[in-house]
Amino acid sequence: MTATQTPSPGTTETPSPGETHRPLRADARRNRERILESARQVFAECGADAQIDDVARHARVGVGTVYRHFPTKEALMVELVRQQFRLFADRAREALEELEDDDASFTALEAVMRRNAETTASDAALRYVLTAAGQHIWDQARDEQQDLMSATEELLGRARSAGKVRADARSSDVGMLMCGVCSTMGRIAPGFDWRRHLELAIDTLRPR
Amino acid sequence: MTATQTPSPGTTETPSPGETHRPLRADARRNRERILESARQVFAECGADAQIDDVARHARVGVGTVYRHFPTKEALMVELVRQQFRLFADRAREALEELEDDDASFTALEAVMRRNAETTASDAALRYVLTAAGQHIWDQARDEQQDLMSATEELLGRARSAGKVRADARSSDVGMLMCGVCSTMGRIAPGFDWRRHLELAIDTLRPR
Amino acid sequence: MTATQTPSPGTTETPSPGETHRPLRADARRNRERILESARQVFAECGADAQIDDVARHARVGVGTVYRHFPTKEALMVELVRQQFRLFADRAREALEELEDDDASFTALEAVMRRNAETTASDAALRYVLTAAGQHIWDQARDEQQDLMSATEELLGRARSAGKVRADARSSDVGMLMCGVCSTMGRIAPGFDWRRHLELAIDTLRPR
Amino acid sequence: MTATQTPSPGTTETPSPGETHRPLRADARRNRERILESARQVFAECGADAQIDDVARHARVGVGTVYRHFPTKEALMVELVRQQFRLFADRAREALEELEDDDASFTALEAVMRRNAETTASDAALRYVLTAAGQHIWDQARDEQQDLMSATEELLGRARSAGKVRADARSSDVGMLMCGVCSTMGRIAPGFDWRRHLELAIDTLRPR
DNA sequence: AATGAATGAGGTTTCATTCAT
DNA sequence: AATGAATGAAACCTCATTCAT
Repeated sequence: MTATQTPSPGTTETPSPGETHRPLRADARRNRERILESARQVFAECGADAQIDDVARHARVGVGTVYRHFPTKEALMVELVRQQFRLFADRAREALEELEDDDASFTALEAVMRRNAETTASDAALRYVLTAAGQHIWDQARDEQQDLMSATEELLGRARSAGKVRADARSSDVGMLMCGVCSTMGRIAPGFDWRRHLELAIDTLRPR
Repeated sequence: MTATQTPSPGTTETPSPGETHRPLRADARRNRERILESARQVFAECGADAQIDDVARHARVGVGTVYRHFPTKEALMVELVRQQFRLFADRAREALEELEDDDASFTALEAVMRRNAETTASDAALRYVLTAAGQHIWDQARDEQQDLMSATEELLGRARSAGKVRADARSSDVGMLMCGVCSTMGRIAPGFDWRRHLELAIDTLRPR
Repeated sequence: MTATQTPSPGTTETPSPGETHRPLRADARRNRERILESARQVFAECGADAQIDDVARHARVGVGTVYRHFPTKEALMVELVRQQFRLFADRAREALEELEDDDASFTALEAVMRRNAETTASDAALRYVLTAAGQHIWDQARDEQQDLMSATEELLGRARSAGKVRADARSSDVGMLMCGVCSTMGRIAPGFDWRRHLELAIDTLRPR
Repeated sequence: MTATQTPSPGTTETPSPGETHRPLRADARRNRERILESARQVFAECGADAQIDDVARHARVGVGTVYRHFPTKEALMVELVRQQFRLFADRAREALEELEDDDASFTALEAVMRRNAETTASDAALRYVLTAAGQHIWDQARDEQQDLMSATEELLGRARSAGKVRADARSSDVGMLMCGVCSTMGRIAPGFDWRRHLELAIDTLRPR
């Protein structure tokens, strides 16, 4: 289930290949989308204790339909995480494609980080899965993570060779730092401000 | 449905002077400690969805006893977190007292950060609260947070005047960074390593 | 914590036209009936402290099903009361329809009172809710009460104009007297006999 | 436990004789009174589901003390009811003693009924017992009931021989009617008014 | 393929009663 | 004799999942 498959990045709709998936009927696919979208909203509102029934109701679909598409509540959350990682990977690759000059690579990385942070900030569901979701959920999104990592690594490599990041920076550092930033997003405490946290994180990556 | 009850035992160490707390009977106090300790262990094992029954069993106490001391599961977690914050604040103050020379202040801060991180790494309950799902609980430990913050601020001030930290460093930065580090503690992902994350965080605070 | 749910199935017979009640699926309706019937029996046996679990078991239904139909134990009891008031109102109206002559009106009222008393006597659950159930349960059956009252009032009006009842008799008197009679039904004490009490009550209504 | 003992009417303080009761120590007796009084008040406020803890708190006594005096919650309620019945019997006998002329006997009965009704109206505990749910408790106050009945019978006999009540009136009728009146005391419903109910009941006893 | 009713294990909490202090 | 902390069975209710329609 891990290494063999080409992770077909960015194709949100195409469900993880490798298994025989006769393409979904048009309405089924539409339902799938609706469910995912609803899940995102409902989790955003209710956090962990969102109920499948709520998701179903929000998607105007019976619970059974949700379960037809996602055998488990967890599976649904996993898919949410995967989608997000795919999106982030896409952004990284996009940045890479548009990158004309290694000197701009760090700026590009920064931009991606900022954009991803904004996305996360406005999506409580995402924040929830990134910070609170159990490890087992992360584990099931390993492929997407790796894809994201390697896209990031590439960007980082370019920056490194241009001397724009600290020499020991790794893509996993970017991941950890971003996780950290996201973890302070909901927090209300005097002085807490995730945008500042983000700037600190970006700063951390800079060469000394 | 009836009336007030459970006089909210409050903090063990500092018996919050606002309310009349006749000191707990010796055995009650012992039980309270046992419950708290058990809670910490059980939550560490099972995460947030540990059950009160398990806590009670682990403490060799009836469920009712747990509820006599903590009217709610949440209340129990809140107390756990408060204790932890108090511990952290104590450490900061301790460091402050032992500090002989402003030049050592950053080293002292570092040491405190490392120690706190280790503590958190082995306390899943605390980690949970630092999570999106734990928002609610975090909010109820405001006083302890502020206390921690101000202790940190003092330490930071000393370091700042000795030029050992970046000039714009604030205690809330330390808080955010530490939250960030802790948020990666549970994560198993290629390259993820909270100790490295911690070093990055400490680095971030250094003057450039 | 989440959102609305359980669309409050409402009255079985008269699907209270205010809300959109798509009629229950055949099996659901059957279950609903079964639950209500079981509740009646279980409450009859155990009085107030009948447990929902028992009702469910008696109806050969999962607890969840009971709660799907009645969001609360109280709601279940309320429905029981409502049903009964509806039955009584129906009887009053029936009597009214069959009434050919105002002179027979008091006899008709008497008959209804006797019939209702017999019904209550043989239904401990009903007795329980009529006498012991908290006011808030009664409150939620206000509509049915009023309906019953007005049906009674009509019957009483006819009797009044025929001079067959005391001039100051009101339908609420009938209600109070009947409640009184029912309250002595379970009582075991020398000389206590609800049928005699009922005769006294009927007598009370007679013109002097 | 039933017939042998002379029910020592009116002596509220002296606990049911027949068993060896070394007289309570002065403070114990005081406590007993306080508990009983508190129970009355607490039950009045919270109905049957008042908690022993509340009673204890109200009496400024530990729960243990309550249990020392009354082995069971039920036992406490039973005693409450007994006291009440004793009080009612006392009133009847008092009326009897003060009665100078048989012609005044019905007026005296009326007065007793009114007074008892008022008392009951402000005693939810007693009312609870008159309810289907209180059957159990009622049964344990048989002796006091009988005493009350016979006192009532005497009063009624005088009235009967003076032709002031309906010829077939029995003391159990008075009991049933009073139970009936009391059963409407808690009820709030349009037109319900126990004082009117009481007048109807008194009327019922009048000769036609 | 979709629906939503049914399921029931399992969770939190309450409270009459016991028992150590 | 008094206290109130401890007990734990049992109550109510939830919600992920299954299954008949």
